[in-house]
Amino acid sequence: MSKSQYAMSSTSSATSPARSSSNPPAGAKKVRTRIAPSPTGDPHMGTAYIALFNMVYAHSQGGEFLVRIEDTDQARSTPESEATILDALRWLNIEWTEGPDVGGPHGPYRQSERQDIYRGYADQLVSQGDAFPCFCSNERLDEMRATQRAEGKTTRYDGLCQSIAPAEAAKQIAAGDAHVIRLVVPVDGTFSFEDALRGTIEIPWQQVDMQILLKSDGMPTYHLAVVVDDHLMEISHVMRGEEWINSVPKHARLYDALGWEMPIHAHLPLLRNPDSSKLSKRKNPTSVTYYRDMGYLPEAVANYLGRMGWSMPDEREIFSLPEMQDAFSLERISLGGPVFDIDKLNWLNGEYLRALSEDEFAERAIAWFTQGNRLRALVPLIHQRTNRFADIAPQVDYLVGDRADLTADDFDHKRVASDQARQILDHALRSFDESRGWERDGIFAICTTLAEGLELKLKDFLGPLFVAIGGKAVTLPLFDSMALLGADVTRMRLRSALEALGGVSKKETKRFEKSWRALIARSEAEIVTVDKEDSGS
RNA sequence: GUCCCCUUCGUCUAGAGGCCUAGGACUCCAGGUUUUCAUCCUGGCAACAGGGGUUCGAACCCCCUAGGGGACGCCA
Repeated sequence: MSKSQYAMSSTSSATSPARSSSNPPAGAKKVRTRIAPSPTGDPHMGTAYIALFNMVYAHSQGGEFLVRIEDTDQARSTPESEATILDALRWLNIEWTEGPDVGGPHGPYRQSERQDIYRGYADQLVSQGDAFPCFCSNERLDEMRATQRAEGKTTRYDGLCQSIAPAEAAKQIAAGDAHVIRLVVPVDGTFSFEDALRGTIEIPWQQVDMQILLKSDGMPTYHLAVVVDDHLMEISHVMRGEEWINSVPKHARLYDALGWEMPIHAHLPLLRNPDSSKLSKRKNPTSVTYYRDMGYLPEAVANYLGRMGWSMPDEREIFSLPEMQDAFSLERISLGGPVFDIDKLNWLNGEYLRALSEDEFAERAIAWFTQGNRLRALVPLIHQRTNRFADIAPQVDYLVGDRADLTADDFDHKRVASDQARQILDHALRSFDESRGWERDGIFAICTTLAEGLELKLKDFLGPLFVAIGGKAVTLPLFDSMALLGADVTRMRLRSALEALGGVSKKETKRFEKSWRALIARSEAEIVTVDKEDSGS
């Protein structure tokens, strides 16, 4: 297979007018876009951002926008996460006409419910010779990648199982050997496609891995599922984060092998942290629910997101979603990754708040105070501690709104020195970053583990955390407080407390990371020993 | 390390060869209105990453370098 063959076949499928403006040519396919979140955590701002642009673009073209749930990761996907993500999108006034909750003619809209469909196409690909079963163990793959990396090469499957005769492979599969299905990719030449925002992009096939299409649990990977679903759901434009650019060759290969036309692709820039890395919960509140809980208005957040990488033709800063839709065009998208700037969002939100009438303001403020029954949830914490209702507000101030700003002095008087306080905050932050759930008991377990590991009394360990969370040495119970505040607010307060204590130097970061890792490893080892003892008795 | 993407004030951006002495917004600073604060008003600081081309002319086109980001998973 020659270079030109591939370049041509894949380019020709994506030749539609790049950066074309408002009116689609007569008789053109209906514009259909989608957001395809993976329900593995909190609703991420990046998801909302991409969703917004997909919806706005589709609507600006008189097209349709839909939601599909990419829950092929059995271990991490949860229904709760799916529900909060859909809630968050709705909160932002992002609307879809097809999706897992509203149904539609192209369903089901949950990939876990479409398993048979993928299986069929995987079989087809294998029988066509475009894919093959692979029996390699993780150990072998790890070793292979380590070697490749050491040699300075891109890691890539070496094709070992490709040479197994189909009959032999069938025998192994019949015998129940664990296997995956891998995609065959060209060994040389260059792939090229037209990105609607970036023009021609070329990627050498050498760089493209023989991607797994079907996992050993029978679920498809993203790559198979996305191509199959986008085709079956008649998606005309794939607008997604630029992190996907390197996957386009695989997807194009699949479209080609299945005889399908590839949708137009537009890779949007990624939202960034202030240090310009990709927006992450480690460094920033990334959950849409955080912004809801902090009292941002959905229209302000949507407006702000619309200003990320896009501008109104008249440079207006403040605009509604319908106004954005009317003025929208792809060519006004700028490609530099925009930094998510909370200061500017705060200003914008203030503009929206000030523009409200007093009645509207009152109504929305009350709705915010009482949202999700949060005041009721505080009652168990304050009930026994309250003599007069007037005592309530001072007790819960840090739970209902921001806590006081901190200085290093606020951490004095504690039994732990400032260095140790920093270590406590740092280690707590690291453990919270890794933890999946966010309930009182889980938080408690994390803290006891860390306190033991640092050989501190729990009470002393918790001292700096009380200050970091509540802004004072005495607050309502800490674990309940953190649970109520949510993971993003908790992390944010810990980070800001660390700043108040002078920040953590590069050197110290390294030291902390080392000590935290050692501590976690030790505690895990203990758990294993305990388990053994238990089972022995 | 390999490949890909990106590059205008600290941040979000305008700018598609002469309209640029580079405009707006946020932040910050100064002044004014206001009993404080906030709002509001006025003003100020502040950028075309560097180097080569192309052109009568380059922030805009091309090349190189640098910097930033991303990808390299049986995660998406």
